Amino acid sequence: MWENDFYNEHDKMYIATDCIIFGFDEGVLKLLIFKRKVQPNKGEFSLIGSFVKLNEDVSEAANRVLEETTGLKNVFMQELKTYNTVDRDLGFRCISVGQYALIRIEDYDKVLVEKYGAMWYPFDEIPNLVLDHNTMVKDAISRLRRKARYQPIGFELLPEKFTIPQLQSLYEAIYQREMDSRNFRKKVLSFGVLIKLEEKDKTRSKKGAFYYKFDNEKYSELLSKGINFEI
Amino acid sequence: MWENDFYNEHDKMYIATDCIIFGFDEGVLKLLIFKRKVQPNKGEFSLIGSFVKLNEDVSEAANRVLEETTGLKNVFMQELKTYNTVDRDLGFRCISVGQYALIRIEDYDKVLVEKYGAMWYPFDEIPNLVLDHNTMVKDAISRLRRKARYQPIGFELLPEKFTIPQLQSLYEAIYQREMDSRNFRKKVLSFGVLIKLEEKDKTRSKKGAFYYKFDNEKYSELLSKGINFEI
DNA sequence: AAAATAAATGTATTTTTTACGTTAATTATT
DNA sequence: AATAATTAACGTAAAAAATACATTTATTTT
Repeated sequence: MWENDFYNEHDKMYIATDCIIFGFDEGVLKLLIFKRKVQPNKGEFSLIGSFVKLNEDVSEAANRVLEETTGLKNVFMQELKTYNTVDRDLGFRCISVGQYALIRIEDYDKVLVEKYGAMWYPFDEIPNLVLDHNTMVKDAISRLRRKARYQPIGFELLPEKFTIPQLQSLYEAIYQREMDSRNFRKKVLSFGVLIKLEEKDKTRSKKGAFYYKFDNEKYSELLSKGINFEI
Repeated sequence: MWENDFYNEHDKMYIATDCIIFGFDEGVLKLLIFKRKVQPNKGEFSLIGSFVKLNEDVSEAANRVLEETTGLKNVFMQELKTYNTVDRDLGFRCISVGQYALIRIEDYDKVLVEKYGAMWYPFDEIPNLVLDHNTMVKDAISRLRRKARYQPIGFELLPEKFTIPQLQSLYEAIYQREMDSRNFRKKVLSFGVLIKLEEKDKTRSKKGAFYYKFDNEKYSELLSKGINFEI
């Protein structure tokens, strides 16, 4: 090793990762948190996180702990930023890489989450979290909002088949504001990346709304041409 | 310490930071790199970077090494992302936090940079760099471009007093495309964050162009109202 | 005095965004 | 069987923003 006499076994640098997982559930934006069962901060609320092992990438560490803690597998997360100030953790130097995701909350997820002691908490009622985790959540939501403006992120976290009113309600949850249904429909359809299906969703209205699916091929094609998907 | 039997003195996690510093110099966008004088990779080109010490924040580490290597002080950098794959470095586990900045290249900077062995390299002629540093540069420029679209980042890296043609040429360098001078002027003035000065810059035209300065107060005021500064 | 140079300005056209009301398909109710 | 209730689907007009484009102005150099 080279010029690195910085650390010895008593002065180590630790790397952790914390997951800011948003879920969308019947019109409500939720956040995945859990109540710590062990020290430190036993009994307090926390994001789900872990130290990063020497032989794993940061995203691997995050997926490992997510599966251990909630049963959720293969969640695609994006890096948010590092939390690296010298004094952020208690008693030792630890840098945490925040990672966020926005996923569909399916019924089976709810069961798993309950079983493991984690929970989906409505976004606007989030309690105090340990350390700088509330800051992480704040950073993540504003990043998510910005991102949603130039990527059709919304599509990624609805079921395979979804209706336009559903998609709209998702965007309304992300942005926390109401949108005009006529203009919304016009806009999303104008991208040309939605395929209309024959089938209708009759569970939430008498008339029923047509299902659509996302045209991944068309999407990558347009993306490579530098098209913007601002909603 | 808690549940962290991950590392011992033979298996350490190292944290580094690498600086992707863009500079704007007479219409040309440049990148700060240097030729390594020591092993490893002696003689190859590299970004400027350092290990992060236990008692310093990541941005402190970056500013320390920047000053050591170039004489530049107090550069305001933004975090780009981490480079954390298990195999990215040679022989030991090292996560690097990429940080980028866009600064004014002033004449005295050039001298300092030369004296210390670093150099400003035209952005479109960047050579092969060590490790994953070329990837970092690619990531940084695309982040910078995106950022420049919603923040008046351009103002930050011109001299205190600057002319509108200068500002335009900066944006043209960032985006690598020409813009219409009439529309550009209209747009930037419409934000209402530029203060016109009496004085003119006569160094680059016979007629001379009026200097402007940036109205920081007005800017923060508008920013807090959620105004967008898309150029 | 004339030529040269880049700065400054305005307007018409196109495109995008916003605002807003009506009809359509279906189920539930009588 | 008819009616009421409910949300989906659709189109157009107005306003705002972006784009395209040509001339005049201030100054220095010749």
